[in-house]
Amino acid sequence: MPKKTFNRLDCEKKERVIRAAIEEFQIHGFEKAKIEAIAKNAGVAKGSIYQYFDDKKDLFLYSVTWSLEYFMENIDRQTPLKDMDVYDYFLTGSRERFELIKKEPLLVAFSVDVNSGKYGSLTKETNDALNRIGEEYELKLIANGKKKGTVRADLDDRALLLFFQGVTEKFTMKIVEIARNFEFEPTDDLYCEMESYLKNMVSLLKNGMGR
Amino acid sequence: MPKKTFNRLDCEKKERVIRAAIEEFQIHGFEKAKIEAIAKNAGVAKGSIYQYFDDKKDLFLYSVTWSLEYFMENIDRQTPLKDMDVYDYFLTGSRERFELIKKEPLLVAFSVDVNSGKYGSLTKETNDALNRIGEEYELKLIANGKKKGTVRADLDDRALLLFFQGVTEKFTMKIVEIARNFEFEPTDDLYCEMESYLKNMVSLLKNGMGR
Amino acid sequence: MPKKTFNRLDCEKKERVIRAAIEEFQIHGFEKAKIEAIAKNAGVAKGSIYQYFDDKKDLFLYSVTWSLEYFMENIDRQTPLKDMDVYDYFLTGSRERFELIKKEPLLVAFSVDVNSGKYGSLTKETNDALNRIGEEYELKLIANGKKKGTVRADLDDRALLLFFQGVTEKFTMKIVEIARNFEFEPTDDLYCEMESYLKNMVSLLKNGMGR
Amino acid sequence: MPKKTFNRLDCEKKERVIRAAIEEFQIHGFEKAKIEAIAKNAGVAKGSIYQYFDDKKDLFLYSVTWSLEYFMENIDRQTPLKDMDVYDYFLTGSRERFELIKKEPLLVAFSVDVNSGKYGSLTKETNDALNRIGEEYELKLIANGKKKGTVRADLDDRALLLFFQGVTEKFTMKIVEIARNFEFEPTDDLYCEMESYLKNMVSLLKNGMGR
DNA sequence: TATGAATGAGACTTCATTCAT
DNA sequence: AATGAATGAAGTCTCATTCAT
Repeated sequence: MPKKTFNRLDCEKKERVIRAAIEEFQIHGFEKAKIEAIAKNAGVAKGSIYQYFDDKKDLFLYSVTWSLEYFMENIDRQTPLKDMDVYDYFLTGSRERFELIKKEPLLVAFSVDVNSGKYGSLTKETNDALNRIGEEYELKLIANGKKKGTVRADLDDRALLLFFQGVTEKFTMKIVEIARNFEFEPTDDLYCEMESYLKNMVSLLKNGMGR
Repeated sequence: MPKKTFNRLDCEKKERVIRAAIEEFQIHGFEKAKIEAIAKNAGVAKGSIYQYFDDKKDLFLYSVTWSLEYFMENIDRQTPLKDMDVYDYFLTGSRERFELIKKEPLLVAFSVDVNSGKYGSLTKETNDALNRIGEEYELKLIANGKKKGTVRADLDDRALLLFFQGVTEKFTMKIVEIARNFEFEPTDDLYCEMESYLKNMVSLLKNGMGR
Repeated sequence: MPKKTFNRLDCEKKERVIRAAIEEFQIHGFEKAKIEAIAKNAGVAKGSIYQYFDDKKDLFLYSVTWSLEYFMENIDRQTPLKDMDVYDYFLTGSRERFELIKKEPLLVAFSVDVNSGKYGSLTKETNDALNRIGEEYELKLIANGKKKGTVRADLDDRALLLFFQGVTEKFTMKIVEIARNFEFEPTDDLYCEMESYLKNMVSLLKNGMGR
Repeated sequence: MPKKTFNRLDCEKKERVIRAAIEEFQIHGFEKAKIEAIAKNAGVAKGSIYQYFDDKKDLFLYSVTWSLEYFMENIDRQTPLKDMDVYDYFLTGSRERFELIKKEPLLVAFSVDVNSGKYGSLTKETNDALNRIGEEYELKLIANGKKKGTVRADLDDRALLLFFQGVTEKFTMKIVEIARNFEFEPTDDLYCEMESYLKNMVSLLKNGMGR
């Protein structure tokens, strides 16, 4: 829903604006995020934001969409879910995934927060653009697992979804948190720590919902 | 941290104020919650709120504490965790637990939301009063499990905690959501649905982290 | 439509607020009238205005109502239109009327402007509170005249109303303009000029629509 | 006062711009009229407007002038006022006049509104370009009448002018309003209604100020 | 000359908090 | 202690005007 003015902008500027917005939203939450701060950080005038978007909510919603598209283009192209197994999904390309988290901790954190229902009052509207995609995607992973026999068949999908979401959200947040802490010093130790969390998660997931 | 003026109030009024606050916070989030609305719903004057609490944040923080204490007094006295096993913890007195969720869906939802990090900017402050209690409590459950041999020992406690929290939060929210839907018609069907979710959860938990 | 907060105010303050509003609206028009200026001139805080009224439009609409009521209470009690003839209506108590115009040129000008359709975009809403009263009143004067035989019966009331309104509005505005010019020097000469205009108006009215 | 850039434009484009401006001004009033909307409706870029005119006010003032000239060229050439009598002025060529009103209700309404003092804050500036012309013209009609003996000589011209303006403005607005209502269905009935209003007006005018 | 993106002053409105009664 | 009116800082959004292409 950005205005056409925004779409006509060169990519670099578009990205600057959205990243500034996401940062502000993550740090202060939707209500306390200031348009003026976003504009300043993006290096544009306050008024320009309103030439690009209808209002703050519009900017927020587009930021959500933008993040999602960003990941769609980056992660998931690398690990296409075709016949991907739920567990393999996380282990495959974990290094690349970590790289991404390390490179874009803000974006990852933003996406996870949006998905898990922080940004409360906007959740409904957010879901229109996002959950339908996210949840659908997750259900597909689960269905894949059941078909291949790697997911227990005695529980209904809704319960499995809750389980899957609960576990992966928490661990993702933890990993993002770790990634944040080494902004400029990506030691191997930390890779190990992250990988350890990831393996533990998969182990717990597999035990919990596997068969 | 309420002022002494608040403590001198009769319990009934204290409760009215806190419940009004919690409702407002849950519906609108911290930033958009209006002191005036809280006062009106509590049946007191706006100015009175400021005779009871320093400011909005103070009121919020106390609401958090109050909820916790409410549950401490109600649930956990019923199911003392002494030598309680992690899994038994949920199944034991599940009926009583459901009754409580049915009776106080708002309070439960509030507590879960606070715990899971919605109310973003306040999370840090909230944790001072709460997480130390909550997480401590959860770690104790996990430790109990390890001791009794019902929790796998090959994973460190931090990973287990994430797993445990992720799963239980998601399912609790789901169950609260169900409880909300039958405000006036607590059918047996719904008890069954809730119980089914709970059993599934325990099964997933047990498989995941048990041994 | 003021809020109850406004009604609870003491009359003196209410009047100060409304008069400040009317002055601002008359000088700058609705769009350019600044709430801050109104508040300052009324000696209250900007925020207070919003405790009294929903928004600028609400304040405007109430100002219209207030003026009307002011006149209802002042002029028309003096010259009750009972069996009043259209022409006598203006000549009777012309002195009192002039006094009023002299005393309240702003209010008179405001009322005339509102009535004659300046304040364009608000005209519709204004009429709900006002025209129904004003026009009804004028039609009654015309009807009285026809009954008594002092108004020609060969023209329909709608045409007579237009004629009557057109003439009286223009002359009223002129007289108000004169009244404005002697803010502090109410010479007898000026009374004469005003009275002259008034007599001319009545003469033209009488010739035009009389018989 | 348009810039020379504007004058170099081909007539068709000039007209498009001015008509778009007039429409916007009439619908929304001066303050709320948006340059962008005018540009869009005229089919030019927003920036172009500023190549043609100094600012919004300049555009407005020129629109006023343009309308006036439009009428000067269309009506008044048809009914040259040479030795025209005030009353004949309206009846002569009333059909043509109606045609014009029907064809250009917006322009007529705009002119009347400008003349009668809506567009409040601009009235002064407007008059510099316009009233001097309009009023002069009207005074000439009155003078003509007095000379020919068709206008009463016992009243001074200023009073007669007010009377004349008040009556003609109101009736014109009414007729324009009727013309607006049949945008696509110019029935004979409506011509009759308009003519009836016109005759009534002339009758009232003649009685009022004639002798 | 035409375009439309960029700018930022400015106004409305909200609401936590204070204060007088 | 209770009340609710008063306050004003702060933030969103608008749009006339400028400016670079």
